Amino acid sequence: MKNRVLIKDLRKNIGQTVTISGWVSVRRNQGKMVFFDFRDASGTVQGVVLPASPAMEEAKILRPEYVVAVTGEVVKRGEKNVQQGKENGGLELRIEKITTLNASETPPFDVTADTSGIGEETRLEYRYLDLRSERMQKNLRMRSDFVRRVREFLFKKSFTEIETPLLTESTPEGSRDFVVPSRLHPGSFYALPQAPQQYKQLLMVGGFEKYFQIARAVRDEDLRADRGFEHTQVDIEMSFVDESDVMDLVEEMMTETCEGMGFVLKEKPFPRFTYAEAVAKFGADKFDLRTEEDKAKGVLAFAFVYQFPFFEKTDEGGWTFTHNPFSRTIAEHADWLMQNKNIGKILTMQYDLVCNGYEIGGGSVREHKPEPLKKVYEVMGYSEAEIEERIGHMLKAFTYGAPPHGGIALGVERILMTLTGEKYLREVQAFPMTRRGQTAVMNAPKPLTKEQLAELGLSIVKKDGPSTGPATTGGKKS
RNA sequence: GCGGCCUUGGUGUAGCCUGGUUAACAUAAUCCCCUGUCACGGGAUAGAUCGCCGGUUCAAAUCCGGUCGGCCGCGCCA
Repeated sequence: MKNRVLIKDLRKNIGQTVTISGWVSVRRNQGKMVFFDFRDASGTVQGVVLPASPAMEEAKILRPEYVVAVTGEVVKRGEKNVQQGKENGGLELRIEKITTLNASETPPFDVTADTSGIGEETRLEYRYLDLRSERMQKNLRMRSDFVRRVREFLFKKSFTEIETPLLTESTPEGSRDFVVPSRLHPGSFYALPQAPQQYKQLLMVGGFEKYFQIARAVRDEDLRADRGFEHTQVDIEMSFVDESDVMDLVEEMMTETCEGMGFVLKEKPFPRFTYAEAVAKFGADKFDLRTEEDKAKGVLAFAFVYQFPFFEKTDEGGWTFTHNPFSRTIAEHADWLMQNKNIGKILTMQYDLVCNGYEIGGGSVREHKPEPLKKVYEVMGYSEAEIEERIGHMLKAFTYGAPPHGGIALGVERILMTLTGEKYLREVQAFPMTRRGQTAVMNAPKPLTKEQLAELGLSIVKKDGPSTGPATTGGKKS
């Protein structure tokens, strides 16, 4: 479309005959003349088909959401017809020619109105239509803008963006894995990453010093308003840093990014509370520092919480880690770990970033020496053989000159929820899934064919007994 | 795994508690009228056996039981 003019640029073309391309938002049939609102990704404009226009015949066919190329003269509106405060309210397109590029069925809901009142089942079935709505366009464009600014900031700070594998090893002590069967190794499975944690640490061993990735993370745990199977994180790791180095960087990044997007921050530098202080002061490790007035103004209130307890009791009376087994103890408590004493009191160099009541990120300075890391697993009751099986590769890597390192992961959806004011994670994802894990538009998950199962060496075992074929039930809307 | 709420034309709701008429309203849709509309307006038409199964009753959208689906929370989420 070489000659196409974007709707937002039309005011530069007054007096000229131009062609726009986009969708019909509204048709207002006025008898002898017809008005339209046209929409492209850049904006909206009114077009008018006058009685003598050769486009009249085509104009009568057009309906909402038809896709059209429209040629006409951009004219200033008469004073009486100017619409104050409306985009392109001072001009209109005097239509000479309409080419219908594609028709549209009557949409199940009005995409030019606010779709938040439409049932979510319908919105997700027709997500491609919901995405045309102003709110979804705004949310996803803001998301893109945020990620772009983060990337630019990190590149400016000499970070290297590196992708880590999607098909990787299961980590039984974390959350439940999504698992992928291996065709070449029947009976064996890859797991999708819950986080790039181990790979990014290995990148530090690999000498990159400053890594980041806009990384997808996948966890098979029940969904919530602010939690889905998949989410995206800004994943960062740095060598030769301590806690404050990472917090300083994140603070600078979030300040520059959010202020660049026009947001106002409540407090700079971000207040920092130890976990003990936060619990004493707020009764929780995440909290909302905004006043009602701040909330009304859309102010962002960031804070850090640091020095979390390393371990907590399990139901069985043993110990497990509170946040991350790869974290390092604070210097004063290193001996306690090695001597296996005061376990419940050991603090770790773990920090969370909190904003407007959400925990939007967490990280730590990692243990970069094999002995203390191994000790963490011993405290948690793992045998020598189990430790070797689970993290033997990390212990081995750390024997080859692993630098001290630390990092953080920030939840992109959580951040966008605070930026947009949306209450649901799904509103800042293009194609979210339902609470029970049914994908938008498409019908995943679905049974595999017998042939697919056979190739993978799989058979379906139901709770009441084995079965040879794929399940025949399941799958929504079909 | 547990608890709560919800399901009525394409869409969003009312009606349900207190069983009984032609299931109402808005909007979208179709057709007609309209030369300045911009949430255009006016008129006409069409569209739901009330998620599904069963029970109670002379009679069920309405009461009862079950179930599918959706949402919210708890558990879970290093």
